[in-house]
Amino acid sequence: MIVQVLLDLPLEQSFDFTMSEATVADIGYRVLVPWGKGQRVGVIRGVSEVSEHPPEKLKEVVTLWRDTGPLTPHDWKLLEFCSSYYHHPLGATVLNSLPPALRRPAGLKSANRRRSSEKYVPEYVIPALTPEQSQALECVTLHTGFRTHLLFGVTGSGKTEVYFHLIDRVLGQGKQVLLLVPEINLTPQLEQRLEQRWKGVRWVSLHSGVSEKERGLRWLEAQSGEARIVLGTRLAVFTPLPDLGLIVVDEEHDASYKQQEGLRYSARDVAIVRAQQRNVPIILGSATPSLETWDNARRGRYDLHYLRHRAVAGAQLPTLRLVRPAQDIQDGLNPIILQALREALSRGEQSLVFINRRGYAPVLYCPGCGWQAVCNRCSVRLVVHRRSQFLRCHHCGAQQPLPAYCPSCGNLHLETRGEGTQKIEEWLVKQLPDARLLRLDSDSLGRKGTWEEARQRILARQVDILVGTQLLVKGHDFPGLSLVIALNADQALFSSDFRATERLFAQLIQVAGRAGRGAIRGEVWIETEYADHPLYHALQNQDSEGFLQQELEQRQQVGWPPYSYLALLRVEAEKSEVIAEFLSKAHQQARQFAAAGEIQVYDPVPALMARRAGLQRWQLLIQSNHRGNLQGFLTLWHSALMNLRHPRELHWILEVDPLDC
DNA sequence: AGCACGCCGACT
DNA sequence: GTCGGCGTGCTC
Repeated sequence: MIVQVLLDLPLEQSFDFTMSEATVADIGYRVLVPWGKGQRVGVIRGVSEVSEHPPEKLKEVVTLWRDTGPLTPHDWKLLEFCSSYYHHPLGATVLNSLPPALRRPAGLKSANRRRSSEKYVPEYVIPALTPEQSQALECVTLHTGFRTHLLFGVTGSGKTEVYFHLIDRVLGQGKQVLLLVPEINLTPQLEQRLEQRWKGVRWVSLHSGVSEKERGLRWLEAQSGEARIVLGTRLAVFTPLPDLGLIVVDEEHDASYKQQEGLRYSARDVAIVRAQQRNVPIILGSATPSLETWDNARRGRYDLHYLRHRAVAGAQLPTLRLVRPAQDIQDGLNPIILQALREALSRGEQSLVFINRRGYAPVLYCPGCGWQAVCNRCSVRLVVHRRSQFLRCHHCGAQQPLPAYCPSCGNLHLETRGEGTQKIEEWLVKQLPDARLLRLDSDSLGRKGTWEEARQRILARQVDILVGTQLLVKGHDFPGLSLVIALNADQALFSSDFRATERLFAQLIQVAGRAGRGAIRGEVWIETEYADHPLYHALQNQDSEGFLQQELEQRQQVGWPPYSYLALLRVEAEKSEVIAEFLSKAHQQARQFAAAGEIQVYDPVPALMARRAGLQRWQLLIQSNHRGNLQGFLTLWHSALMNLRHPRELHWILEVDPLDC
């Protein structure tokens, strides 16, 4: 018999091998096959008695592994959708959906593992649901089968508790649950809550922080149905779940759901397709839904459930004020902010200073001649890291010692401009010597486990003031935190990225939402020079809906998503001539295919970051008002691009539904 | 993608 | 005289 095998190759085809006594029951199993002078892992896609390939050239399958379950028709359907929608080869899509340990020849020894740790797990007190929460819960459970629900709840409104009640019901029906979160950092606190709430229920978490071996074992537990809940980041969206009954996507607006290399999928969108294919409900939760989701909800394609109040009895949304940045940067923060920090400190409450920039300062420049430190491989400025006395590129990782004088004019007095977490920390240490400070950003979180340690210290009130980046902000619950300060919020207002304001708003609502989650009323200060900007008006009223409405109107006027659908051809190479030649051919093809209908082909332009890691980067944008038309066009264009000859040094990728362009 | 083959330029 | 650049083609 002949088996058709998919391999992790940038090719659309499968490869035939002989395998005695193969049957259709072998479809979906992993195999080891001879390949060139070595061997490779593949997945059986089909079985046949005949092959198009000359029989004498066929080789025999080396090993068929039956110790792991096969991909089921459900799994195939999802992977086939992803392959065709994102125009990514099926073999690469399928092999990528497997955990790394199963992509390699060596098997997985399912050693006897510690089931649950012996550490003390406190009792989970199920809080009484607020009327809003109960109503959302009942409305969601009204529908059986596929339905997309948007749970639009203000920060601290207890979205998680609604998820938990739903999960409880679904588990009660003997079904499995997929719970997606945007960041690894969010898993520890959720893991703890799962542990407390469902003591007898087997659940697993899947994310890139888990060792490859462990990931493989957990994936198998999900596939076998042993694990009833899978908690994970975007990569978990492909986990086989035979008894799937519910999908939850928390913080659905978060850009981390978008994979930015290889198969460039949106885990949120894939999750919705998966729910539809499996005919199960899916809940998208957010305090600041993405415009795409919001638009679907207001058009009635999704069910919309509001949580307008905080869940903790008496807890209110924080008061939010705007404050101008200090006149002179050298003076540090606005005195109003310093005063607020002092007061919170004297009341014994915790504060958070948010600045979305790590390092000491984002600019090193020469006041004499205007020289600035820039990366020679990327089109960005180098960031000053003062403790280590280094200049670092946050994009390619290059680092060099701080220069002692201006390399352009020899001036000995270089200055920094702007501030990152390190500078703010240093300044606060001077101003508030009695405060216990903790800085949290990806530089301070070097080794594994540091984050969990930090979280415990914060919860134990061993920290007064937190200084940190986004890492600190997403979805965390610190009940002792009453004061939040967001520094330097404005930059995004002038970005050429059309999604920048949407992101800024979500981020600031999220930051503000960290304050006053317990019994104490929260207070939020946001530093801005543009208090009149409509974004800040909406923010001050914590009016997400108003913001979404105004943003939607703007998008409609210019025809950006969700009023159109986009695809982007990204190209990078060392030499610009190579890129120019490829792009001119690609552009010509695109215009030719677009002639058929309602496809807008833009001119090639340099990427937002025109150079990265020494490579020139360009892009070509495609836009259409019809998803179907766009897909039809992309199919034609993609196969034409595949046949375009180009030098080896050039790389291109077609990205569907790009987030930044 | 990875790897082999093969055909033209500057070097021990 | 060779080493090696990367353009082309193939992998069942």
